[in-house]
Amino acid sequence: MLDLRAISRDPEPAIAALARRKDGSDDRLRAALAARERLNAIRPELEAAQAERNAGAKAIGDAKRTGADASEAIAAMQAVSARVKELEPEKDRLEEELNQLATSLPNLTDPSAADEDTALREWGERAESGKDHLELAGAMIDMEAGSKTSGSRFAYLKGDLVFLELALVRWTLEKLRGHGFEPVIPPVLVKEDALFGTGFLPDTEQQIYRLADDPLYLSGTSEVALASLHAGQIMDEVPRRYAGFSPCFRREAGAAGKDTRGIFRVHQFDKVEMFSFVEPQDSAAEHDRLLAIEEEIWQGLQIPYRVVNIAVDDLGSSAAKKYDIEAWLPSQQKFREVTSTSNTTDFQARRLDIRYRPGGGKPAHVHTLNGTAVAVSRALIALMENHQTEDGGVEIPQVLQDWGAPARLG
RNA sequence: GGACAGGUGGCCGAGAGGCUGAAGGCGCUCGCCUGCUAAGCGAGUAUGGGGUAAUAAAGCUCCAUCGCGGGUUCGAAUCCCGCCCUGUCCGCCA
Repeated sequence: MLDLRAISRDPEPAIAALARRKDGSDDRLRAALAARERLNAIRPELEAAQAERNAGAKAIGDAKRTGADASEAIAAMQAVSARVKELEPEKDRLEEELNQLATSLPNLTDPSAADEDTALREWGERAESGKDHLELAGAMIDMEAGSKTSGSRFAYLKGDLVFLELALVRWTLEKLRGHGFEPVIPPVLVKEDALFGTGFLPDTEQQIYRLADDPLYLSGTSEVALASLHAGQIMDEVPRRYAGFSPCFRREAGAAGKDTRGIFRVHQFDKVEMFSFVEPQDSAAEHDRLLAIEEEIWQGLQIPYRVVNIAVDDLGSSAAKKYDIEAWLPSQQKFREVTSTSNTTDFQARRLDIRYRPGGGKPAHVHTLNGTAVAVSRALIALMENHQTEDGGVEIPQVLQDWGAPARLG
């Protein structure tokens, strides 16, 4: 949610920030500002009528208490009251119109968000070729059984791969706890409010699974539940950081035929997600911090990657700026997205009404940020492909063995 | 799934048609006071929006807000209807 009141004082920079998205949201902002003006224009008449009604009702009350006859005053007030009931629906209608426009607006883009996807740096040494993850995993990934049970883009993970996942998750959570993130296993089924509050609705409706008999959705990321953790609150402790571990569900509508091999793009995967609530002036630094932790994780796993400043027209509706980490996949000879971290500034905090007291003073909205620590299926792919051996096995990094991973796959 | 009990300010909690934007307490802020701390005393302290002001603040003023939406009424935290949520117990269940 944007702060239209603040924007109306100086609309042009905000309009320009939205125009960079090239999605027509700048025009919708103009329309929203116009609707706001119309609403403010009818306000004086309604409020004058309400004031008259309130004063009249008070006088009637006083009269009755002293035993005076108030029947004339009551009759006079009926007309005033009727006028109020005429104007109120008009105001409601304008408010609804404004609300509709306002909730359709995405976050303002950050000036430092890139115009085009821009690789900022690269780490590690790319392997020139290699088998792909399905070949390396062999029977440990069963796509056929997955599709039999659940359809395309579902898999069974088996055997050592299971312990590799659990070690990966545990190692990550321990690392994050060391960075001040409280581990959380959040609800996965969430209400519409939670999705709206995080900006996934109405923006990405076609990506989200919905239950038939209950007003609940399957989250595509624990970001939804983590952001909602402090909804409606005035937080007394900021910054606050959480590491959520949960399965994630995505319909992948519109991705037909894309990444159909293996577990790169599946409907269900597990993920460790970082989420931060911070003071507004700290959010840019926090964003860098989340990115640094992501890099620390991939370096710890010894996987070559690059960091990309994502193009503004590719940002989700809640993000002002986003960095992805793309891991090198030898089988594809490409960098592929494995993490994503966004600064959503006060966009989610406004929708979810999450505030703090700056310097103990009046409540103000916090800034929120999210970042992938480890999306397990893609991390497994990167691990297998980058640590494969001549004989078709996979050597597992020592850091994961310390948390129970096998020394070697295959 | 069933039965009860509830949703009031930052928190707790009273109020049951007009004298209530809301008692009292906690917390917080400022001041006084005790050599420090604690205690004590006094004052202040909900949110959002409009107007006024210089698209600065304070102040003043008006409107709205007691879970949400509707209704009754000159007037609703209070009465009526619908919904949502929370808690407890029972049933079922990993």
